[in-house]
Amino acid sequence: MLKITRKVEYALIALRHMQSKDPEGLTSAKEIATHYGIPKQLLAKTLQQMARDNLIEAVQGPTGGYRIRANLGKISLKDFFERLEGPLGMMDCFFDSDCVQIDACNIRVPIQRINDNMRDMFSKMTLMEVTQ
Amino acid sequence: MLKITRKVEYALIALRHMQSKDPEGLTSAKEIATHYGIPKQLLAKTLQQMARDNLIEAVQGPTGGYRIRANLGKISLKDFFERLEGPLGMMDCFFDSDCVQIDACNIRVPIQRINDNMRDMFSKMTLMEVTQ
DNA sequence: AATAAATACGACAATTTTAATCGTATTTAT
DNA sequence: ATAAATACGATTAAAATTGTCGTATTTATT
Repeated sequence: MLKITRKVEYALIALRHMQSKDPEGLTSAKEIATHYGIPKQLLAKTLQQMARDNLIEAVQGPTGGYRIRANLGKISLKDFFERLEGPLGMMDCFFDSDCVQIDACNIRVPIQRINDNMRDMFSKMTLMEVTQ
Repeated sequence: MLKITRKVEYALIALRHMQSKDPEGLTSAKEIATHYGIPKQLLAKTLQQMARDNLIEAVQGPTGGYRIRANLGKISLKDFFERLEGPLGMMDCFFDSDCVQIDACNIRVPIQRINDNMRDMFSKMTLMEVTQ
């Protein structure tokens, strides 16, 4: 429990890899996939999602690839996580709420509190701290 | 991602329920299961695990049940989580480490840092804060 | 002594979530 | 024209989580 997904993991690996290179240069999905031994297609989709979110920029065609677009120092880990995986919550009832026991539940409020702490923690860390 | 398991959820519900009652009195798995609409067998197993961990005490026979044994104010959420679910880590490689890319990986150290922050946060909260 | 209601627990099954692949389309440098 | 890259929906595979089954043990009650 309390794990991050591979998608997030691959996204971070890719960002860190690009961060360590010439900011103007392009990096292909293939380069990252083979270098770190991760599935190329899955990585590609993740990169595409980050491109849609304007975190990175995509260039098509051969010699194409991706480069970092956003200021990673200004994006919190909370925002990053939520862009990739949706709202952050330790229990499903914080969003879905088709839990029928919801009013009998005696821990929703206290867990909400813990959850707020966690979100707070991730709000205070930037992507830069992971990628540099 | 970053979710707690049902096991932990049920354990917290049970603890909070017991906490609100006479500390000497016993509570059966059935009582909690029907009250909160959760699967009795699964809850029972979780209670049994907590009993093995001396978090609660089990009394067998009819009229048997469980009561809180430990001082919940002295048990951190980190310890509680780890007793129920094993070591806390945002990525598997922190324990399993049969990841072949482990030395190519460029985010192990930074993620470790985030992980430490998270463990730190849970170390500073006690079970009491959730159950009372 | 028999019964019934509770805990104890390993093994198994079902479900859900996550991870990975497939297939096809589009873009563009060469 | 070709090849190498991105784009992306649909599907499959794998893993993790969640729930159930069956049986044993304990013990209060009758």
